[in-house]
Formats: sequence, structure tokens, C-alpha cells
Amino acid sequence: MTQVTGEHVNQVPETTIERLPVYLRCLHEAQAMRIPVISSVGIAQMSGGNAAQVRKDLSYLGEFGTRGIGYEVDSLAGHIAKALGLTQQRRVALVGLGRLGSALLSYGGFGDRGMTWVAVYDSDPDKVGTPAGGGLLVRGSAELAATLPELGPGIAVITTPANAAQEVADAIVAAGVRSILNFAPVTLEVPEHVTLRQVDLSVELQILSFHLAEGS
Amino acid sequence: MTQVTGEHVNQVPETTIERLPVYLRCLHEAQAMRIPVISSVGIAQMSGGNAAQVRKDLSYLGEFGTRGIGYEVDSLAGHIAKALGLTQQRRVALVGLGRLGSALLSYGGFGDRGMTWVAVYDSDPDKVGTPAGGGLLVRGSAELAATLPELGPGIAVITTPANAAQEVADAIVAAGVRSILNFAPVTLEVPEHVTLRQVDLSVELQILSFHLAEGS
DNA sequence: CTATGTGAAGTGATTCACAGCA
DNA sequence: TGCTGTGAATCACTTCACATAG
Repeated sequence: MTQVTGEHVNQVPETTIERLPVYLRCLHEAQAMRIPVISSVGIAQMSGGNAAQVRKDLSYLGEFGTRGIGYEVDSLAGHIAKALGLTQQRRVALVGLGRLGSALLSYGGFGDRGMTWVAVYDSDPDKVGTPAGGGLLVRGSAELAATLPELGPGIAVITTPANAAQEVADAIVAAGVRSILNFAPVTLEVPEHVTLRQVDLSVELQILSFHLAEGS
Repeated sequence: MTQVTGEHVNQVPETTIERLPVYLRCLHEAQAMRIPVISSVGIAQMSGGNAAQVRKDLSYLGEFGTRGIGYEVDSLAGHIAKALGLTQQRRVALVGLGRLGSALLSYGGFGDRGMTWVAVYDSDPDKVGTPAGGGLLVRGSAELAATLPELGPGIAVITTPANAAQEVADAIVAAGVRSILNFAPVTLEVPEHVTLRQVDLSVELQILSFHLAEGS
């Protein structure tokens, strides 16, 4: 399940925003294959979408293609990365160093593209002070309110147990963080101006279960 | 990012299906708080949604409420669970026992509600034969085609590296699995009749990054 | 002749607003 | 009176189809 709240007189539709990172990944694959130019049909095939939609999505960002030719891969990747705000490093904090939190930290996939971990918090005293990866030491959750503001992350990831998540979210918001990615299976309440995305693994499985039940 | 493909002369809209597990979670919370009856407004508050939408969503499944009163919590939870196919145990296989795969296995959250792990595969020979949790031993990925059909999972979860995911998906589909939850950051191609959901952590962060860039 | 960019049409989901019922 | 269930209205996204440019 994904959910977004936040400021909205959206120029670009939310559904388009959700596809842009996928297009970007396809363009990086094309770069790796030394493909210099790609058409909307090509992007659609790689991303599992539809060519008209690719064109409309890209048109929200500007006019990057050449009629009769297609899109120059490097240039288009640059434009999408810029639209996504990936040209500046994004500072990200993690709260909750359980198995899932550890997995995210060690996952190089987004360590790469403009995302930098700047802090890791956990409430377990045994973990506090130990290395968390990336040269970071685990901080105690009690320190969160005191230390997060100066670290200045734009994004915080919550991987705490469900019962701690709202309290953590409140502290994160109070520290000025404007975007939250929550993996805890609870509905968080955040102010209007905070963007919240919810990823719930149990919800995903239940959706698949529905389709199995329906499928026969 | 989430994506669904599959058979569709959908009675129930996909967006509704995505909210049902959330409503179910709220009802379980209400049960834990010994609340016997809840209104659409109450469910909306707990789930972060809107009351009219809650009513419309539930109306796709049947007429479970009492006018002037609301919904009986236990009964509604039962109806939603049934609609989601959670009254029967769902057999789930995991492919790729890295950090993320391990985290999912150990996450009790869905071990509970109608989901049972029936097999774990990994390509690392050092892991094969070792205990994976829940009394399961890790099997080699090479065995997948031979052993998965008789284990008969309805759902498979892919947590392999990106470059292995399509091959794994092909084997899974060939083994008769009809629902796939993919965490590998690639666009998978699956036949029409297979339901695919994609969870990409990097994509989620990039979406949040967009909103930061836009927000000021 | 090819492929983009985009109004217009079509489709689907959300919200409204109220009839129906306890 | 209070709250559900639901047509009707609204809003948003997708798809079509073609003018436009190379």
C-alpha cells in the first residue's frame, strides 16, 4: 500500500511522479547498454507501460524529444533526475534498526542515486554506539529530538515496531523533516505539509490474496 | 511503486482492494480496544481516509452495516477477511534469502494472518540446507523448478538481486504460481494471468525527493 | 516517413448529497 | 435523529488521434 498526503496544487500528477523513477531506471539500463537514443515505445516496453502515457508523463516536465527521432538517453535521464531532485544529495535518516532497517541500510541501490544516510536511531541500548554501516554509529531514540534538527535530513525512514511509529513520526516532524517513508504497519497522522508514503508488506500480500481468491 | 497486471473484469475496483487490508487492520485495532461497533467516520479516522469512500468501498462487498448504528466490528472484519481470501491459509514461497528476504521471513506481521511460508530458495551454496526460520531449510535455486510445483504456493516473493529476478520469475510462473510480489528493482514481464505487485524502495525515496524539490 | 507533443474523448475513481431504514 | 447505501456529479487519469516537426 502506498499513500501520500501533502501540499498539493500539483503541476505534475501524482501518478506521473510515481512512474518517473521507473523511467529513470530504464534509461540507466539503456545507458549501460550504450543505447544513445530511445523512443517512447522503447521506454514503454522497458518500463511495462504505454507509449502515449510515457510521452504525456514526460511532457509535464518539458519538451525533451526530437520529432521523428526520439529521446536522447543521457539528456532525458538528466532531466528526470533533476525533476526528481536527485541532482542534490538527499539526506536520509533511519529510525528502527531491526532486520528491515538493517536491510535498507545495506541496500546499495539507493545509497547510490543521490541518497545519503545521515543518522540511524534505535531504542535498544545494546545497539546504541555500535557501527550501523556507512561510518555511522547508532544513536539512541531518546536523542532524536535533540540531534535530528542539526543533521537536517529531508527524508526519514521509519522501520520501528508499529506501537512506536506514531511517537517517532511526531518527533521527526517536530525536527523539521518534510518527507516520511513508513514501513510500520500503522496509519500515521502527520501535518498537511508533510509528505507521507506508506509501504506495508502485509498489505501487499493481502492484495495478492484477494486476486487469488477472485481468480478462481 | 506498485503495479498490477492480471485478469480483470473487476467487480471491485483495484483502488478499493488496496484499501481493504487497511480497514481490516483498523478493525483489528478496534477489537483490541474492545470496541463492538464502529461507524464509517470512525473507520475513516483510523485509516486516514474519508467516510463516504469507506462506505462505498464496503458496499462493493455487500451490505454489512446497520443504518443509524454503524458496523459490527467482528462481523465486518470477518467479511473483509473472507473477501481477501484470508479465511484459507495462503502458501507463500520466498526466493532470495539476503538481508531483505531474512527480514520478511522473520517479520511475524503476516506470518499471522493467513500466510504460511512453505519454501525458501537461495542461490548461495553456503546457505542451502541451513535453517531459514519457521522450520524450513533453505533450498538451492536450481531446485526451484523441480520442487515448487508440489509445494503449491499461490504467492511467491522475489528478493533476489535485480539481475536474477526475471529468470526467477519465469521459473515461478512455470511452476504455476499466480501471484508475485517483487522487491527487485526491475520491471518483470509476466503472462496476463499472473498478478504482479512491485515494491521498490528506491522508487519510494525518489518520489519523496520529488516532493521535497517541489515543496520549496 | 517517423516519432513527439497535446487537445479532445473516454474511462474510472472520488465526493457529494440524499433517500431509506433503524 | 443518526448513519448506511448509492445514484449523480465531479474530478483525475488514461488513451486516442492527429497536427507538427525533423
